[in-house]
Amino acid sequence: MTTHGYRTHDCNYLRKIDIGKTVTLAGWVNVTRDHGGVIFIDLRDREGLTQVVFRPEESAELAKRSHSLRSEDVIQVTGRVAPRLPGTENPKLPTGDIEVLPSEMSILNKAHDLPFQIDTDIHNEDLRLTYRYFDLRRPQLARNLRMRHAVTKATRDYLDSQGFIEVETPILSKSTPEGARDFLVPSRLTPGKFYALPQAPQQYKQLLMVGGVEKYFQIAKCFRDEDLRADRQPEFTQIDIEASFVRPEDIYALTEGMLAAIFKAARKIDIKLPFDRLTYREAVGKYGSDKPDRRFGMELVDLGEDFRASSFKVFRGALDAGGVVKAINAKSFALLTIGQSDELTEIAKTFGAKGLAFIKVEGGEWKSPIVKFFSDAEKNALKTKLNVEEGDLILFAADKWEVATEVLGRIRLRIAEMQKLIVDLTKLDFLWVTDFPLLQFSAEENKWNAVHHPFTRPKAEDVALLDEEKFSEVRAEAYDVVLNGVEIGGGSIRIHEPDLQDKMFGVLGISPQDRQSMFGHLLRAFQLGAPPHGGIAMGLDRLVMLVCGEESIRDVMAFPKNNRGMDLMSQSPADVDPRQLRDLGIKLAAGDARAPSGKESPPKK
RNA sequence: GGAGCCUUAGCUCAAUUGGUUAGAGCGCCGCCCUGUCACGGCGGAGGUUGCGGGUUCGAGCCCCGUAGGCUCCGCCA
Repeated sequence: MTTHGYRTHDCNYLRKIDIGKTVTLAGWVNVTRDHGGVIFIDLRDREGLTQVVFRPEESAELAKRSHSLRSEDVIQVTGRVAPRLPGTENPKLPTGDIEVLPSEMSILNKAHDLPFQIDTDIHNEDLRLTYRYFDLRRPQLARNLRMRHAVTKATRDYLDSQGFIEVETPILSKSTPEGARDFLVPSRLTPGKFYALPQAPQQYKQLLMVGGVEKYFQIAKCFRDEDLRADRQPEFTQIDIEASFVRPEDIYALTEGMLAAIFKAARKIDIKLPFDRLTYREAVGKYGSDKPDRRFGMELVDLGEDFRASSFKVFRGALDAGGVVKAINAKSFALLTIGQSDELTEIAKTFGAKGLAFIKVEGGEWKSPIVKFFSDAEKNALKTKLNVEEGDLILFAADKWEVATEVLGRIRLRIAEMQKLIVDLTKLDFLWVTDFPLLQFSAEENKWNAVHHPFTRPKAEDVALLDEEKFSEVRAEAYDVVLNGVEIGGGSIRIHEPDLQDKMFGVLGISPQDRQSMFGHLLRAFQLGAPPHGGIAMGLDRLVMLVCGEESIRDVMAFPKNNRGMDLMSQSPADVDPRQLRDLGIKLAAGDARAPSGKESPPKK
C-alpha cells in the first residue's frame, strides 16, 4: 500500500542499505529506554520494531520532548537512517543494524494509564476482554488474526480453483424445530412474528443446489443460543460447502485438498493425504469417542469372548444382558494418587458406570479387589490382550456398549492429561469418521432424533431398516473430519427425494401440518428437479484454533464473548429503550425479565 | 440446572500453614543517568485481601453463604 504523508516505510523495513535516507515512521512506542541524555525508543507497528534514538546534540528540543514518551503512545518521527555504533547492533531484531535519528517528532495520540502491560503475561481474561482492542496489540493475538486471514484466504482460493462460488445466504431467517435453540429477532413489520438467526445455512445451501448452483461455499456466520464452552461461542463461523452430483468420496477429496491448502498457507507444512477412515463403530469401539484422539495409544480392548462364561458376576451379567466388557491399560500408572483414582471413579459414575474396576500391577502382584474372581485362563487372556506389565494400571468397564465405551473413552482422555501423554505438540492426526447412526432415541423426549440433521440421507442398503422401524440400526451417509481429537467438520449426502424426506420427517415425529408449514418450501423444491447433493461444514474457529495451537476459540476471534455470552467490551447484551420494544410490540414480563427498573440507559437518538 | 478450580496493589504473584504494621517484580509519579535494547540507580504513591456473616484473644489463611471468572457435565454438532 502506498502511504501519503504518515509514513514512508514500516517498522520492519529499514536495513543497512537504507543508511543515509530520510524516512518517516509512525507507530506505537513499544518501550522507552531513557538514559537522561540519550533516549532510545522501540517504535512498533504491525510489521516490526525500529529503534529511534533521540540525542541532545542532534536536537535539544526534541530530546527534551522525548522524555515524556510512554509505552503505547502513538507517534510519528521523521529522521535520518543511521548505522548503529559499532558493537551496539542488535542481532535479535531484523532492523538491528540501523536506527533512526529523528529531526521531527509528533505525538499523534497519548496513551494514559494502561489497564495492563502488552509485553507481560496476563491471565485475567475478564480484563483482556474488557479492553479487547488493547489486548489485540499483543503479538500472539495479532498473529492469530493474521493466521485466521491466511486460513480463510487459502479456503477461498482453493475452493475457487475447484469451481466453487461463494454465495451469501440470509441472516434473518426462519426458526426450525430440530437442533439448537434459535436466536430470535422480532419483526416490526409483522408484529408478533419472529425471524431466527441461522444455526447454519443448511436449507439455503440445499435450495441453492436445487437452484442449479452445483458448487457452493460460504464463510458463514452461524448462531446457536446454547451454553458456551472454550470451543463454543453463540456466534461462530463455518466454512460451508455443498455440491451436486457428488458421493462421499468427492467430499473427502475436496476437504482433504482444502485442508492441505490451508495448512500449507498458514503453517507452511504438508499434511499427509489421504486421511485414515474409521467407521463410527470402530472409532467408538476402539477409542470410546466419535472424535478419537489417536496421538496416544491406550486403546479399548474387548474382553467379551474371554469372560462370556466367567464366574465373576459383574462381567458375566453385563455380557448376558447383551453388553460388553472392555478395558484399557494405562501404562506405568499403577502409582496414581488417591485423588486421581477418585477422579477417575467420579468420571466413570458421571457417564453411567456403577463403578470402576481396576488392577494395579505392583511388585509383580496384581492388586485388585476383583482379580480373585478370575480364572487362570481369564488372567492369561488379560495379560496377553492388554500387554500387562509391571507398573501398569488396568481399568475395566462392563456395561451396555454405549456406556462402557464412553466411560473408558472419557477416562482414557483424562489419564492422557494426567500422564502428559501428548508429547509432540506439532503432530497433526487427521481422520474421517464415517457411517454415523442416522437416528438416536431421546429418552427425555421419548422420540427419535436426527443425529446429524433431518436432511441427512440414510445409507441405501439401510433404507429397508427404516421401514422395519429398526431405527437404531440405520446408518447415515454422514461423516466427520477429526483433527487431534477435535471435530473440525461434518457433513453428509442429503435426501433429495420428497417422499424419502417426508418419511424422515415422519420418523422424527413432525406432524404433516408442521412439515408443510416449516419445510413446505423444501419439499416443493424437491419436486421441481432436485439434483442429488451433499456437502460439509467446517468449524472455522476450531480449525484456526488448532492451526494456532490455541486452547480456546476466543483467542482466534477478534471480539469474542465470555462464558455467559456477554461482550465485556461493549457491555452487550444491554437494555433497550422502551420505545424500541413498543415498536416491536414486545412487553417484558414483570418480575421475570429485568424489566424497566427506573435506572435505564438514556434513550437513543 | 450441576460439579471442580480460582478471586490479595493497575498487572503477575508472595505472605514461614491462625500471630504484631499484608510484601516483591513490572507499571505509575519524582529525582539522577549520553549507547541501551526487559537499560540502570535512588525515592514515593498505591490495599475495605471480591462481598456478607461466623469461629477465635487474634482470620488473607478455618467454616457457612453470596457474587464474579474459568474448565467440565447437562445442553449444543
